[in-house]
Amino acid sequence: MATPKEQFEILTEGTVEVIKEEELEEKLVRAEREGRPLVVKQGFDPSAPDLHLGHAIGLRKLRQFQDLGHKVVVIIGDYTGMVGDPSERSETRPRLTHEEVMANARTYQIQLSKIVDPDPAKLEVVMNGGWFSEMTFADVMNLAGKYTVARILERDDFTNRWQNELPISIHELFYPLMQGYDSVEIKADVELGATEQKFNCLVAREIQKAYGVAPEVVMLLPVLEGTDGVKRMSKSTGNYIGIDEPPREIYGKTMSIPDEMIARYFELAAWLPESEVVAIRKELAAPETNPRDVKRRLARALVSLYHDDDAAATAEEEFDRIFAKGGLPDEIPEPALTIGGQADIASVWIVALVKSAGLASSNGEARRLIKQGGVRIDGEVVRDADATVSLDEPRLLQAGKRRFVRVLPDNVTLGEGE
RNA sequence: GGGGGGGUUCCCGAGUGGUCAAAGGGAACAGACUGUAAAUCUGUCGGCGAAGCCUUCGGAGGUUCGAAUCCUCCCCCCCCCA
Repeated sequence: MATPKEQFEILTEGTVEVIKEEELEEKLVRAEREGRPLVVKQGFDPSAPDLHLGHAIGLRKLRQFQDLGHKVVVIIGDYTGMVGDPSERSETRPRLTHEEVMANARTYQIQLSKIVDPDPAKLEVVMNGGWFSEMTFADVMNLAGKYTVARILERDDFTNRWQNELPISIHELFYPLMQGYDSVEIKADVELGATEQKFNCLVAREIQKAYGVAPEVVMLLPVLEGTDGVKRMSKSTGNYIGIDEPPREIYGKTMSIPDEMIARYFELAAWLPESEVVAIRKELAAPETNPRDVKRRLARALVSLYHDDDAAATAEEEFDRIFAKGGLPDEIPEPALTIGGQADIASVWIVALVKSAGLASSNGEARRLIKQGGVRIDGEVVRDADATVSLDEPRLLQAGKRRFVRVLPDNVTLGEGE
């Protein structure tokens, strides 16, 4: 069993900020003395069931807590989700049904167990509707009375929106309070969050104190940029690599990150020790280094992390085949197609085919794709948008470099015109 | 309650009677190149079998030969004053 001192070293490694370090040390000492594990809190949005590499940073830290004997409580914010984190500043979210939330919670549990120890003694997954749905209006007023408007508006999202004359709804002001109240309910000793959660977590400390609960230690973790290398990784931006994705997706998406992000991904996504990250930075800086090779190592490492080494090797091989040599992927979809407005399977209009195969959303788009030389049939570029294709025999349809569809005669139905 | 500023295409944003399917940027897609699905460059980027036509600028009406642009009513957002 690691001593409190050793635990402190392990747990604070890789964090951006710990508020406050002394409190963490004290809590670790007390936990050992009393033989009581610390309660470590991590919240999740109920609406986005795909966990990605950005989440994984926190999950790994949770795992470290678990391995040191502490208990993790994951909170699915079904009630806070009704509000929406003001930092997202997104449109009013569609409210999820209870069934959807439950289904998402299950998905979370499955994905979590890729990194976190699912042992019920070490992991508890709860929904905050459990307590919020029981509250009366008087309870809500009581909570609202624990904090002031001026302090809530300190938050820079609110400040920015105020300055930019963007709307702030009253219920959004409740978001930090609700998140804080979660910490009261579960008596959190520690809360993990990305740096952007600093404000919310600090409010949680105040709310806990107001309810007579010892304030939690806040551990802030770095935010990982998405595959675009600019915005933080998130599902809504579409720049994410999911921890549950197939090997070829993880590999390919990794290869699409900007070169400047390579070292950062080694650090935050592949969790290399600092010394090795330094070495990689040095390697990348050397003029004789081809960044692609380093990126390949990164992609392989990430696939190995979430699958295994064999999968990584296979993914790399397939990637090389498709992109370096213009070859074919291992699996090509063979969808059933209904092509409208065509009379004869022996001469199907190419534009209609591309559209019905789902490679373009309109005839116009299909036409453009063809004119730009992005469409191939059996490997041959088709440039004539008026061309027809015989579908009597299997055809390999390709749009761009990476989208393939195999068209089988038996799968083709000639439908009515549109 | 009073005064003022806004709502434009996937997003941000320009556009104040015809030359507007609507500048510019971003995203996305394609091509070239490459060292890769990086970077860079070029092109495309509402719909229609493409001819011209149809639909689109918060909503509904109206003026006009012609409306994103003008008028009326309505909805929504923001600021200032109370």
